[in-house]
Order: sequence, then structure tokens, then C-alpha cells
Amino acid sequence: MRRKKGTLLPLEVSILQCGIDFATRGAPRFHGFLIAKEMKDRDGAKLLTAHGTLYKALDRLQKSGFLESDWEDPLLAAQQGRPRRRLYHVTAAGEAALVEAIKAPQQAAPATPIQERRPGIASV
Amino acid sequence: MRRKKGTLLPLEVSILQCGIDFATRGAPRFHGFLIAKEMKDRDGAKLLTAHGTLYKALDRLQKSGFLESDWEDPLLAAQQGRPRRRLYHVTAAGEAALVEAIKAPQQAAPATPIQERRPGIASV
DNA sequence: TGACAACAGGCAGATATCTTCCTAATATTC
DNA sequence: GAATATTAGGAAGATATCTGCCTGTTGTCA
Repeated sequence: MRRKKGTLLPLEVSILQCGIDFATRGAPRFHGFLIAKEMKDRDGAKLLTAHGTLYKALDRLQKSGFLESDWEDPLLAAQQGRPRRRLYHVTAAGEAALVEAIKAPQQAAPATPIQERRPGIASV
Repeated sequence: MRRKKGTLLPLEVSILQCGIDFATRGAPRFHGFLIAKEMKDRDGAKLLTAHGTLYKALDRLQKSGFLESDWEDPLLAAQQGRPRRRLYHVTAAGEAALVEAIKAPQQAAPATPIQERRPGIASV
């Protein structure tokens, strides 16, 4: 979709918001699957049926410097008998970008002056 | 299906055979997924679409003492960026049981004197 | 204004293991 | 021989991450 530079997409905004939510609740580090669950709960429906989309967005945010990540201790994952997680946290730049995106949502999604632009896409 | 004690089921025979095959080829330790692939290649079709069946059989074989297993180093799995594997190997008892099952297949599958008993089940 | 290039988003599937639920087949018991 | 107990096998899904393909939208340039 070729975006305007320095713009956050709805999905990316959702991710950052979730991340900050987690931080507020005292757990600043989160993994992709957790976000997926959170967003599923939030938006009710079967958003993000395929998780590829989410992980791609996480990658983008990391490349943009809005997220940082490291792998959890593989021993811990093994102990708990599950695949290992990549733990993300929102950076200062990420918080700033989110504030910016919320302040000026028109800049992030200018065209199409219809209320519902696309049905069923992560509502900011 | 409540089996006669000391009997090997077709699927279990297949697993043990695969395991010994691997050993012959110089890799005595194998994991569930590998067996699944091997058997898929062998029997062509979509046998074991759900892997649950296979893992249950592996568990049974282990409980019977025909297989032993240990977890691979979680660090290795992490390095290679994949879920960790449980590595099995066929025990002496397992080999013996296999030989026995092949020697006397009638004992393992007596009833129903029809050629094809059940269509599409692991052909020994 | 129209065409093109870039890329987000969804689908499908690979990598591994394991659990729960249901059905159907078999061995044992009476 | 019939009823009962047991359990194998299949389907589906949880847990996590990531890749490839294809489609459709969108920003930009001519």
C-alpha cells in the first residue's frame, strides 16, 4: 500500500497501544502471540486469523525503531514446555509516534471521507 | 481398541521400523516430526494428517520400554530458530519386539480373514 | 489524470509437541 | 454369543514464530 513516510498504519497503532497498555498494567514486555490474543479479545472477531500479518507488522515497527525485542531465555521456554517467545517493548520513539498518530489521525488516513473506510480492519 | 498385551499395532511397527532405518543410515536418534515426514513419504498419502496419533503412539512405545527419549538442547533449537525436539531411539527391547511382530504378524492381527482389513491404515 | 511501483494484509503452510474430544473397533467377561 | 470395558485413531486446536505467495490499495510520477 505504499505509505507516506513517518506514518503509522492502523494495525501498527493497535500494536503500540497494546504494548503501552501492557506496560501500564506492569508488564512492559510482550510477545506477538499475546498481542494477537489481546487484539482478538478487543476487536471481538477473528481479526488476524493468520498471524503472519501481525509478525510482519512487528518487524516493521522494530525496523522503524518503535519497538525493541530480544529472545527470552530458551531454557525458560523449555521448562514451561512451549515454543520460545520474542519479547518486545515499546521504545520512547514508539510512544512518541503513537501520540503523534493519535493527535493527527487525518495525516495517517487522509483520503476517503466516508465514516467506515474499510470494514473489519483494526479500528484505531 | 483394547489390544492383546505384548502386541504391537501397525502404526507402532511402522515407527519402530522407521527408527531402525534411521539407525541403519547412521542417525539413531529421531524426533516425532521426522517420523511423520518419513511415513508420509513412504505411504504416499496424507496418513497422520493430525500428528496427535503419532505422538500418542510414541508415548505408548516409550511407556512399553521400546523407545527412550530425551530433549535436545534447547539452546540448539533456539540457535536454529525452531521448536525444540524430543529425540527418540529404539531400545533393544524395541528391536526384539519388532522382530517378534514381523515374525508372527498373525498374532498381532488375527481376526478378519479379508485381505484389506481397514483401508488406508499404516500398512506394515 | 492515468499508469506504475511499492507494499500492507490475508491465506496457507512449515516447524515441533501436546491435549482434548469423539468415534469406532477390539478383547474380555459373563 | 452378547454386553461391556478399554483404547486406538482422527479431528481440531493451543502454543509460538516466521516465510512465501497473491491480491488489492495507495502514493507518486509522468
